[in-house]
Amino acid sequence: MTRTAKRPPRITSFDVAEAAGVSQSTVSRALAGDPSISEPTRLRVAEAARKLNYQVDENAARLRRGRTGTLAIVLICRPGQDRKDINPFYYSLLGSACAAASARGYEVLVSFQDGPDNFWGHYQERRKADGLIVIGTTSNAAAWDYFGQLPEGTHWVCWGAPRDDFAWVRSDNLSGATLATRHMLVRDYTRIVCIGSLTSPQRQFIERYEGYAQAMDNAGLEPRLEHIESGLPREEQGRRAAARLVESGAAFDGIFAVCDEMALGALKELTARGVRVPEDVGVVGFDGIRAGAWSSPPLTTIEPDFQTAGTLLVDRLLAMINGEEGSARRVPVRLVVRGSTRA
Amino acid sequence: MTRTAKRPPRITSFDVAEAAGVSQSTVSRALAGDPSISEPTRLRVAEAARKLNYQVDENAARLRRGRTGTLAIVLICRPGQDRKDINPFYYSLLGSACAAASARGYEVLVSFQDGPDNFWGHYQERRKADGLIVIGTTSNAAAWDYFGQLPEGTHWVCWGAPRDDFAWVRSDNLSGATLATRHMLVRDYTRIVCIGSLTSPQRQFIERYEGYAQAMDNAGLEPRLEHIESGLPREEQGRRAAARLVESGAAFDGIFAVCDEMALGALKELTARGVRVPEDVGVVGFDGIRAGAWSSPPLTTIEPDFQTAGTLLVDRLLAMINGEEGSARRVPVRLVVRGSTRA
DNA sequence: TTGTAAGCGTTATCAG
DNA sequence: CTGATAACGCTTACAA
Repeated sequence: MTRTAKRPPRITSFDVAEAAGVSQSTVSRALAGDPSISEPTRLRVAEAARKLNYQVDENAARLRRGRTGTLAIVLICRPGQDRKDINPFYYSLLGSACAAASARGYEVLVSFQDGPDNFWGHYQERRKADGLIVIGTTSNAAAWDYFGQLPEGTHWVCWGAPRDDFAWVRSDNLSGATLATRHMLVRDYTRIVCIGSLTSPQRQFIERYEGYAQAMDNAGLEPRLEHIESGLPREEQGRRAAARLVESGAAFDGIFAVCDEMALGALKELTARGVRVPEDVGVVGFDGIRAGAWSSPPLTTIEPDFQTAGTLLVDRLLAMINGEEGSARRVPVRLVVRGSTRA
Repeated sequence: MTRTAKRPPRITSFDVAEAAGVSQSTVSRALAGDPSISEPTRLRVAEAARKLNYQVDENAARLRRGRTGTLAIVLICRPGQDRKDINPFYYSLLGSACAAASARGYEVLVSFQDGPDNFWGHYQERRKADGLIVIGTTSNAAAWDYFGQLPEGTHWVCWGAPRDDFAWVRSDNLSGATLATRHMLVRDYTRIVCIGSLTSPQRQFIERYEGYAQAMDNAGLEPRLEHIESGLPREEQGRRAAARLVESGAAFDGIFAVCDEMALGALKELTARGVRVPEDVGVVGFDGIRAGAWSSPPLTTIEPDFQTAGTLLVDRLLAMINGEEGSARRVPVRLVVRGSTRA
């Protein structure tokens, strides 16, 4: 029997006012912590509210205030992608951004978007949120185009966009890649190849290659790029690049892959071909995904500080909402040494 | 200079009414698809709305309607746990539930909660959401107590609770465990041990042990449980259980672990001790976490259908909200054969 | 088929 | 320090 559940009679600030023997507006002020309310009154109101189990209706409050106290987070996926196959990196980012928003007193609205019938960014116009954090795969060009064309006045920041003219936050890729490369150099790997791309829409990949190249230059060594084939899963790109590297017969003893999934693919391929890691070849990735801890050998990698990442995204957005200047947009990274480079 | 951004003048349904030459209520009805509105009028209104770039203010609408069209999802973490260390299983569940809610036309509010200063479930009283999905670690007893004590009338469903008297949805653990065990039996593993627990608050673990035990019984074999030590990370529990198993000297050729992280720990320990997987010993886990695909060898496992999981959670909650009977609460599972069992 | 008007439950302004 | 009173922008009886 489908019957609309009868709505329980709602307790309003009026009820609390009556119970506390004050006016309704006093209740509102007392509960909001308005300093003009005297301590005894505040206590009386608080007590009455507690007794009646009163809670403010946020919709009414937001309607009146004009602000929502809510941020929206949109996670862009590959079209048709199952939610379980989303790169855990983005989930970590999502979690950290949620935490940061909560810490700032904001509620968070989350949505996963992957195609034109899904794209939706009018959170502000509908008064659902005060601003928007867009994170996710660079590869979904249509999604980034969509968000780039939102009406002027839309407050939004992003992570992962293929363009630089949005308000972005990203890892300190240059330092990270340099760190990774130096780590290998110090461990006596000298013929280090970078698996990556200079033509990918992923700005990050380019920045990481540059960090690698700088570190090599500084050591008086020749940087070398093994280009990935586009349109394949990251793992497969890494695997094939490693295969080509081995087959080319060129001497190499180190691989710096511009992301962990490529590094894991390369690792598998090397092992399958009898190349010993870390003895014959060292491998370092970038991103710090969890799966790297489970590979064999576990993957040495560069990991961004996720907590800072979430905080920067949220703070940058809030600054934009309040018409202030945004500050830092680079997330610090650290080297996580595991088994794929020798001690 | 921190200046409150001047709010742009809002376009209301009144403006649209004026532009279309109709009354405000007609605009509301036309845009809401009320069948009593004539086609020409609807078109005129739609056109005016489009031109003015009008979007309804959801707060006003919700205030009037009394419903929010929003569901809250709370992800319970271990106290102090970094968001990047959350079991990806829960992230997958979160993603799937979000997708299901969207498909039903609901917006989703997400929050991560891990301790008493964080716990908050009064979404309905504050009119922030119509109901609540609580998912996450069984181990945070305080959290489950908190949600169990929410006021009557709170609509909520959960995944992971240590108790059976909540409205829950979970994997078909019995079938899954049976499936896993049969898979090993068919591959000529006969001395199969279960790594798990009968005393853990995790109901799931008990159900999985039972599925395993039934399959063994049916094959005329003796089930055997290697009990995990409580209070340790799952991986460590698996590792130690495997170590004890080897050291005990008892003959065994198969391990069914009640979750993937234990299975991965066991896998590492076996390999480290020179036990060959899958030749000497087969290993099967449960949950289908991504990292299982990267271990060496990759882990054979039982994976729940995440999409169905999300749908069941959402549908059960919506049924509760509408005062209907809930239906299915068991999520079907499938066997994913990878390298940790022989062909 | 459309218009009129009454709220929904707050917060903010303005007196006192 | 506190109390009236007007919005906030929509949906939905009730009338026409």
